[in-house]
Amino acid sequence: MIQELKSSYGRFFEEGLINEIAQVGTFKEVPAGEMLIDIGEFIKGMPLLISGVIKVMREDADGGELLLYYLEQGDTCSMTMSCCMGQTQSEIRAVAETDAKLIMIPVRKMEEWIAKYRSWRNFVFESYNSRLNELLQTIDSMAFLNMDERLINYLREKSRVNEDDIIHSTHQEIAYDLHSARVVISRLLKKLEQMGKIELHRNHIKILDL
Amino acid sequence: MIQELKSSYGRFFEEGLINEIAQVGTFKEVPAGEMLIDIGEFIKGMPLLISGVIKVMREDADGGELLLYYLEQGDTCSMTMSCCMGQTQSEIRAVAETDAKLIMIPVRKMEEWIAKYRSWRNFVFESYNSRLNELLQTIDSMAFLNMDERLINYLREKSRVNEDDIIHSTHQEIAYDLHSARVVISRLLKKLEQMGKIELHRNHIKILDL
DNA sequence: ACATTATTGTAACTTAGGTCACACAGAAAA
DNA sequence: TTTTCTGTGTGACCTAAGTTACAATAATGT
Repeated sequence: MIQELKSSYGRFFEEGLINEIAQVGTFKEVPAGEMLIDIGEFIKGMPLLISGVIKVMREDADGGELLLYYLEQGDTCSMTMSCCMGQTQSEIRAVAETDAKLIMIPVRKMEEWIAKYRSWRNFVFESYNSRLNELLQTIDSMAFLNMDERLINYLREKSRVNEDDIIHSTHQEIAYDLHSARVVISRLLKKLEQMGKIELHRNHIKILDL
Repeated sequence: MIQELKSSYGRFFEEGLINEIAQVGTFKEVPAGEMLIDIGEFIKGMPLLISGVIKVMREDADGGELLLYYLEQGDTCSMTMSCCMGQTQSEIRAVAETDAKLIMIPVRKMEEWIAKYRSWRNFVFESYNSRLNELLQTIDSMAFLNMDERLINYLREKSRVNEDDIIHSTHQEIAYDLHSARVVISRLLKKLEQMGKIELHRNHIKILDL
């Protein structure tokens, strides 16, 4: 575990902290598609993402979904942090977008380390900061962009985090993530194809020039 | 300043911290309507709100606005915090909704206190937590609600923070906050009036039963 | 008082996006 | 092969909300 920690977090954390993490953290591997936490559940610990991508979503009362952002290597879930400290339930759902490896930190330690390690403190704040900014981006795109632009951003972002210019999703799945309807997404995708920006296939979309 | 600090923050902070705040903090009074910080500006310090209400907004490239949330007594601006630490620019605009009193804390102290005072640490985290949840609420209402429901929530919230069942706004101002058009807001307000939920007047709206 | 400006009401129209219905194609199963 | 599913394409239609235009009214300034 130590070497994986070092390669992902070595540039942030000092030796002592890395060792502490290795001692109290538990290593976890999750396959793509597995849910890490659901809305309303209580939080077990704080996750440090070693590899893979986690998709963070919001759901409304009627089952409508919306993708908030992706967590990548080096990220942690601030929502989890705030929930931990407040002893409240999760406001979000987290699902493994790809196979992922992560280290779970007990809640107590995370608070202890804030007083003890400057690097941990910075990490936690930077993480909060990133998440706030990602939420702002989500708000921006919903408030200020049309669906076609949101779709383009979605495809770009999904391609980026998965390091793959082929999007392995059905139109229906994309529609869920953007909280839209399949027909709408199909329509807009077709338009993008006609513009030569993408290539449509069954179960996947090839990005040509976005 | 001490007694104002105590009445607003006494329940959170221990004596020592209150005294430190009183020493290094600078008291500031801002009249309703004044802008505290704009998007792109660098942050001077961290604000502790003593009284009044601050409106926090987002703007897009074309000048379109959107109300994110209100800050009330006992709140602070997490965005400011994250900006401070990262030395980056403000992502939001903050405007005094009512006359407001606040105490500005130098950036350095705020970091120092995180290691030193447990109560400060909790305060900072709770604040982050609140702001994250408020952003989630904003996202929810944009993703999952129609304009009429968003308008009702807006009127309720505005009435609540101002402790006044009369909303002193023009339709145009409401339209800006919700990132909509004046005509749309007028239309929906008229509908609410016909349902007996509000009473429309020039320059103000009386809430009857929302 | 009168002129000016800001605010609100309303009608007519456009558009993005959601809904419904159904055809069709490729993959998988029988 | 034939059947069954699942995913995609498309046309017709509906609705919320944005746009344009303009009248009517209330507040403000001179």
